[in-house]
Amino acid sequence: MSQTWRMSATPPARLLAAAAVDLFYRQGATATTVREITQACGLTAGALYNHFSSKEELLYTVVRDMHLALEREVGRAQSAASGPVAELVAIVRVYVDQHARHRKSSRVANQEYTLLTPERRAEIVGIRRRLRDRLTGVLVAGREAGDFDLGGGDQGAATVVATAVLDMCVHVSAWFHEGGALSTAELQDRYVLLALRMAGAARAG
Amino acid sequence: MSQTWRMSATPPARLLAAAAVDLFYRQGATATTVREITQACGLTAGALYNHFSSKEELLYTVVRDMHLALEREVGRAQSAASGPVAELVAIVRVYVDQHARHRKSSRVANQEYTLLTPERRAEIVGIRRRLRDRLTGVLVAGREAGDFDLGGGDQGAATVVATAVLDMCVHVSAWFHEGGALSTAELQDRYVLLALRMAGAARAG
DNA sequence: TGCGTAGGTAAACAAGCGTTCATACAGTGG
DNA sequence: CCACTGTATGAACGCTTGTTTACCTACGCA
Repeated sequence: MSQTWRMSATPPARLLAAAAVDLFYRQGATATTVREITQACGLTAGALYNHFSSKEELLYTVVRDMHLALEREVGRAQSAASGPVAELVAIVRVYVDQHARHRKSSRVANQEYTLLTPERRAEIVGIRRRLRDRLTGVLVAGREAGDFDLGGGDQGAATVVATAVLDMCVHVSAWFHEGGALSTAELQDRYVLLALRMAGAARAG
Repeated sequence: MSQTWRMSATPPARLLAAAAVDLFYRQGATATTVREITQACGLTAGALYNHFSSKEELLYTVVRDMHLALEREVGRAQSAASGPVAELVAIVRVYVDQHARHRKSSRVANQEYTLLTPERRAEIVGIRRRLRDRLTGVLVAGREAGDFDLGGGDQGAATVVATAVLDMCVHVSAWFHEGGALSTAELQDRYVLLALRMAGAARAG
């Protein structure tokens, strides 16, 4: 029922991808063998190649789907918000939510995308850059509207704040786990407060 | 002349470790072969085993040395500071400095330590937890002294802020590179401001 | 002079890797 | 009933992996 996988993916492909995420998360993609992935689905090694042309394409699928899902949710949330402050809040909420709820695939996506083919890696890097630029734009707009104080009037100041905010949110996938001291909703609230403060928002404590 | 390697390490071992850092940084530790590491030093594969008992021990050396160096520098800086606000500033300065100046070994240390033997990984995790707890302690002390507002009076609030601050600092090693738009010193200043704001420091903009 | 040691080599090792291939089988539409 | 499609098999492939081994060489020191 996860929105992480595209509709077009065939059921066995989804199972394989899910098993791969779990193993990639625990051991890293390079250290995980095709035999381990297929065995986790009760299959033999060759079966993987009915659904993916290579192990690298399987990693690509996992990584790309997560990035596209994140981009989609961010776009949706940002459209529904009005004004830079609300947009910043919306973006942080989505980031925390995605990285807490889909913690394994998020971590794999963020940690292993560097292993992809140059072309595929470039595609992922493009998505990541678009996502960061989106937040940078929000921060700049907010500064011009008098909502934010970014500690400097240049483009660089906005980029630094955007990078720091996103790094902090992305890393949630590295340590969060449900059933811990904090619920996802509480984490969202706390991180929204931190982000508002980082942006120098007037109404932030 | 890097303080990253212990004095006790023999010269060829240092060369091998330096080559390993570079390759681990670019490809990941698992994807890097012993032959690549030794070849980068003009040696053949077998030579590595005169200096390290295994490839994993080489990774361990690199990862541990970086963590110990960080812990040493943080301890030094914190001792030289007086009061929670100054200590927070000092810790952030050290973190940014280390992760910007030793960007490759820092990234390897943070990204690949999970591949170590359970016992060795536990040792590294211990260092990381001590480092985080140190910052948490500073935040709690500052709150009690009325210097910080952490958005909550419980221990959890301090831990969340500490985690977020360190995540943001650690990730500097993922994107920073000298000769970019920002110098290390400027980055330190900007991140100090962000950290102070996150902690709700009175004097932060 | 000769010996011990540090540090190197080339070659081999077993194991495991990602991937391919010929084959088989189960369901589905004409 | 047949052919087709989708999917899985198990054996094989060629190659690479981390590591070990036996041997070589050069240097510091009694």
